[in-house]
Parts: sequence; C-alpha cells; structure tokens
Amino acid sequence: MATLKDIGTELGLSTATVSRALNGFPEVNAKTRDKVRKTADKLGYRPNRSAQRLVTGRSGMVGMIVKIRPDLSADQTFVEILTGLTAALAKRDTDLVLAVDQDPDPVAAYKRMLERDMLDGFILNAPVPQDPRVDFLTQAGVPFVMHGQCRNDAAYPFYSIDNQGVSAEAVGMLTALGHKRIALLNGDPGHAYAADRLAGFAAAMRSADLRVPVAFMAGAAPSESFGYAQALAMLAGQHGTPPTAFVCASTLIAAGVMQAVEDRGLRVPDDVSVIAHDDALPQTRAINFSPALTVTRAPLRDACAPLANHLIDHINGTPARALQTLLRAELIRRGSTGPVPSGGEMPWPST
Amino acid sequence: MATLKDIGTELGLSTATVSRALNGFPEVNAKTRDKVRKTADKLGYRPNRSAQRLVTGRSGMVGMIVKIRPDLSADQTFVEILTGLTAALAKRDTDLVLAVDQDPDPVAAYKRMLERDMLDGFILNAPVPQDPRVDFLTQAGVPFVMHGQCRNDAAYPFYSIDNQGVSAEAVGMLTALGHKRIALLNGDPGHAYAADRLAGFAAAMRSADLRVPVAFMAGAAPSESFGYAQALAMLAGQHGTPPTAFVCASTLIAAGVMQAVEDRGLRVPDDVSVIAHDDALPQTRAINFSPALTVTRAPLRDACAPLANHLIDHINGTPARALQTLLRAELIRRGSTGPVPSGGEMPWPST
DNA sequence: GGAAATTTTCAAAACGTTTTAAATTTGGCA
DNA sequence: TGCCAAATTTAAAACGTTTTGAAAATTTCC
Repeated sequence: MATLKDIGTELGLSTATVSRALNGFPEVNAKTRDKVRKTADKLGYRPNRSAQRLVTGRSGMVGMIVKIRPDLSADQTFVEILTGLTAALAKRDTDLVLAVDQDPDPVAAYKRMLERDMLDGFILNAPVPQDPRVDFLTQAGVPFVMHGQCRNDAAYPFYSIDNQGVSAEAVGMLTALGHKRIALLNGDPGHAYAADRLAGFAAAMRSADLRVPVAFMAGAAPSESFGYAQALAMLAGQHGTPPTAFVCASTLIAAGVMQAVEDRGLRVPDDVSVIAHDDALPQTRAINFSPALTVTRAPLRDACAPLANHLIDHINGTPARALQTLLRAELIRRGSTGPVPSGGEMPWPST
Repeated sequence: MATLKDIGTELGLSTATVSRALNGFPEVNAKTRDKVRKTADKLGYRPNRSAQRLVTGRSGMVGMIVKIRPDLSADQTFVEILTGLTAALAKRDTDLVLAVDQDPDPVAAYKRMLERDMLDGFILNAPVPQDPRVDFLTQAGVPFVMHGQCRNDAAYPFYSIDNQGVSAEAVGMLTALGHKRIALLNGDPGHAYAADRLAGFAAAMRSADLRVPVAFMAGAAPSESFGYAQALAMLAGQHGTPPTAFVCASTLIAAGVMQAVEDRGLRVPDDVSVIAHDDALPQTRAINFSPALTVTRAPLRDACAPLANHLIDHINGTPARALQTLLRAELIRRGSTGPVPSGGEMPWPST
C-alpha cells in the first residue's frame, strides 16, 4: 500500500506537504497540489485509517446497540433504518459498528462497547420516557443522538417527530368533523413515543372540552391483532357507548380496526372514522387500504440522514441545543375519515 | 486516558515491559506482572485500539454486507444471526461493521468498504451457486468466511449444513416408509442452499429408483403462502397423481402445506406425510405444529460462533482447507410422517 | 566465588498520519 | 539592488502501541 512518504519521495516533497495537499489546505501551491493528486492516484494511495485515528483521536466509528425484541414489527423498521443510517454515515466517512444486546441492564452493553472500542459516539433508538442511557452517556461525556425524544433533563441532540402534535392533529381533525367519542389505540406507553401520543391525545381532548373514558385508551405492541381485538370490544359496547372514531398509533393497528368495523357490519367512514400515524414503511401502505387511510405521515427513513448528521456535527463540536429537531407530521386526508354519523352527536358530559 | 507510559513511570518500568506484562508474554517476572496489572486496573488503563492497529496492521474489524430483500423472512433470520455473530466476534475482540447494500453489482459494496476502511475480513451470507464475491475477494487477497457453500473452485473457509444430505435424509426416510410420490417444495434455486437441496433430492430419488415429475419440484421464496398454493395444486391433481409426501425447504412452507392438506379434507400423517428442514427460528417452532413436524434440524444460531471463529482463525493464518465445516443435519421423527397410505403404493415407472 | 546460563528488563525503532514551528522561496516595492 | 512580507515548504514531534536487539539482573553450576 502506498503511503504519504512514497508520494513524497516520488516527487521530492515532504510528507507534510503531501498531507496538506491532499487534505485541501490553502497554503499549498496549486501546481504542487496537482502533482500530488496525480501521483496519489497513480500509486493508488489510500490513507491509513489507523494512523489518522491515532493522531486525531477519532475512530471514525459510531456505535449502535439494538435490543432484541420478540416482536416482529421492530425488525421491519430495523432493517429500514439500518439501510438509511449506514448510507448517511458513509457520506460523512463514518462506519456503523453494530451490537445486539440481551442484557436486562439497559446501559451494560454501552459500557462494554466503550471499553472494547474507541467509538466517537452512539445512535440511540427506542427511548423510554426516562431513559437511563441518556444519563449514563451524558455523564461519561460520550456524544450521542437519540432517535425519538425522552423526558430527561439533560440537553442532547435528537431527531424526533412531534408525537404530542401527532395526536393533537388527529383529534383536531376529528372534532372538526363533529366527533366526540374518540378512542386512542396506542403503542406501549412504556415507550417514549407512545407516552407522548397519549399525553397529546389527553391534552387535545381536554382542550376540546371532551372527556376520554380510560377504556378508550388502550396501549400494547402496535399489532394488527391488537387493533382488531380492541376495536371489536369497543364497537360491541363493552366499554360504554361505542366510539365514532379511532386514532391509531400505526397503520397496522388501523388495519385491525377496519377489519373489526367490517366484521361488525359497519362501514368506514360512514359509521366509523379511522385515522392512523403512518411511518411509511413499505409493508403496510396506507393508500392501499380500502377506503384509503387518513394519516399523519412521517416516513421513518427520513430520520436516518438527520440522525447521522446530528451525531457527527455534535462530535465535531456543535452544541446539543442546536441539534434538536422536532418534526411536525404531515396530515393527509383520505377516505377513512368523515363527518360523525347522525347518532353520534350525543356528547359525553365534559370534564 | 491512561497509557502504557503512565503505568511505566508509575512503576519505574519501560513501556515494553508493561506491554508484555499485560499481553501475557512468558518472559516477564510474575511479581512485575502483578504490579503492572494492579496499576493498570488502578489507572483504568484501556489499550488504544488505533495504536495497536497501526502497529499490528490489523483493524480488529470485520465487515458484513447485507443485501436488502423485499422478502420478510430474511429479516427474521438476519436479526437472529446478527445477535449470535456480534456475541461470538466480541469474544475474539473483534467488531462487526455493518453495511446495507442496494447496488445491483454484487461486489460494488465490498470494493467501497475496502477502500473506505481497514477491514480484516468479511462474513458472506446468502451465497448463490457461482458466487462472484468469492472470486473477487480471493483475488483481492481479503479473508472471508461463507455462511453456506457455493460451487466456485477457490478454496475458502465456510460453515454450512450439508444441504444435499438434508434432502437425501428426508427422501431416505420417506422411501423407507413406502412413499414413492414425493414432492419437493424448495426455496429459490438461485440460492446455493436451494440448488443443493434440489440436487440432493434428485440424486436420492434416482438412487431409490424413483422418478420425479418436474411439477413436483417447485421453488420460490420459502413462504407459507407458497407452500399452501403449491400443495393445494398438487393435492388437487393439477400436476398428475397427487404426492403422498412433501419435503419442505422450511417449516414456514410446511405450515402452508399442512393448511392445504386440511383444507382438502385430508389428514397428516394418515393421508399425507410432511417433512421440513428446520432452522430452529423462534417464530415457527416445529414442535408446536399439529401433528408435531418431522424435521431435519440445524439451528441457524449454531452457525454464528463457528463462522466468527473460522474467519478469525483464517485471518490469523490457518489455511482455508482446515476451516471448511459441513454440518450434517439431525433427523427428528415426529408425528407428521407415517407409512404411505394404502392407495399410495402404486409406483410410477422408474427411470 | 566466579563464569556461564538463564531470566528479566530496557532503549529505540517502527507503524503512517497530522500538526507545530521554523526555514526557505517568491514577489513586491523602494 | 536590497529589504520586507507573503507564500510555500520542510524537519521534527507527536499520537500509543508492538517488537527487536541488546543490556542488566538473577540464578545455576562447578
């Protein structure tokens, strides 16, 4: 492998000049730079990463640790995210070192990885409301970026959609259509995103002067069967007068809900309105629903590049506060929402 | 961060001795080693990977590039494999650098990664019968290990199950039970494993003096719906007299087959025998089938540690020929296979 | 007690890059 | 021509480890 020295001796230059020429420093003569570049090409020069890292103190690697979860849907998004992340990181000359974790202690894997390796930072996903990793890494002085947002005090870079806003948007649209009995079929509120959806939902309902029966707020793994079972129970009146609208944490849940509506002999949107949040994964396309699904939309893959860039900017010194993105989801009206049916105006007593 | 020098000055020793003490060289005094170890602990010493790599010429990283595939089942195994691999590699102080690839050129991603990085080797998965990556990496002198086995000439380390043997075992068992009309529901023969299953199946049938109608050998993505559709068609006699036994490339296919058998009002194993190859993934457990599924079993997770070790041994100089493992799958008889039904002895004309 | 053999330690070089501080060359201007 | 400033280049140090060849310390043996 050709080194800086090889190029230097070939041209009668010092390694210092060669290094500067290749790294685009301004103080090197244009002709020299040209010559250096040509010879570098000719010799097939590739900088030795280890040497660069030794002197810069950077490893050019960031870590990501994924918890294995029995639930299938996680895998779907995982591969999707992985694709985008590695591509975005590669553009900034950074590699992704991956580990899979089974330890019950949420920070153990991070400790191990920091010991074993020289990592410039971490990408964190699937935050819980008070995420212990945030405190640990902050205290250890290790840069990281969070995909999502948690409720810790520390200031850290993140990229998240406005999950409270997602619920507010959905509720706002439904109340404008006259709906008053609205159900939330949420993800597991142990996850930060679901906790925020719940908070946003409750706040929006309150400010619309509506009360939410607890039985209309269900949360679990956002699966189709969960949506089906919950919707069926609610429509059967098992939790009081049935809702006229469902706000779903995922399109998968919405699929279950629509099946339940059909099985009860009802129709969407005439009898029941359905709105969901859409991560725009390739598997369940909201537009292929029948009727097409009204959604708040925020493609997951859009998060990859910002995440990578936030992290690397932070590593390079940009303060955390300047790297906090809260993205508003886009509301897309399609066929699954409509005016409240005539029997539906009957309000609940407001709070 | 404490360095070798810090430990050295603290104890009045040279960095050379400290290095040797920590790396377990025999020529260092036991007491010295103890002292060194203690101070290393006290100062929280961690070797600087970049420095180690610079001098050893090793990066301590191996790469793995995964092709994204639309098909879901791949993701399942992917996470499983990833878990095992990172764990096994960590034991040998090695990291996994992961990239996801979309390039139609099968070696482009490898070229890119070799340019960008200093990698000690690669883990290859999902081989095709004549795999272009093998030739490319062999010629480039980059060590690798193959999960699976392809038909290239080059000698390379691999860890694979004996896929021809898998089919032979299944056919052998079924013919012993009197079956003569046996169908193979295979994976996509564009993949090496499926090509081998097919070859093994054909050879075993021939040596049992049986003929296989081409229509009894179907291959595609090993999904449940594929198994269902194919089995239904065959049982309906669409491809000639129905088979009395199915050899399935996966338990997922077998699930589809058993559904098809039931839907035709037949019973397993009285009317139809079913045997599958079982990767022992957590999702579809062969023992939970009804009746429990007879399988050739070779847990995928068992491949992870051997793969990691083969690769690292090869990097350390062990010749490829000594690192070629072909694992025999275990035959487990359960309830889904039985003697051929009375109408089933009618033989086809043998070849 | 001393030479020889053995064990243990050390100083220095090497890996390939970046960066600092100093040296050299170039160009402008009087 | 000579001087000063600017532009360009260089030598050398630094990063933290491993490894080589030699030196020092210790043990063994007669």
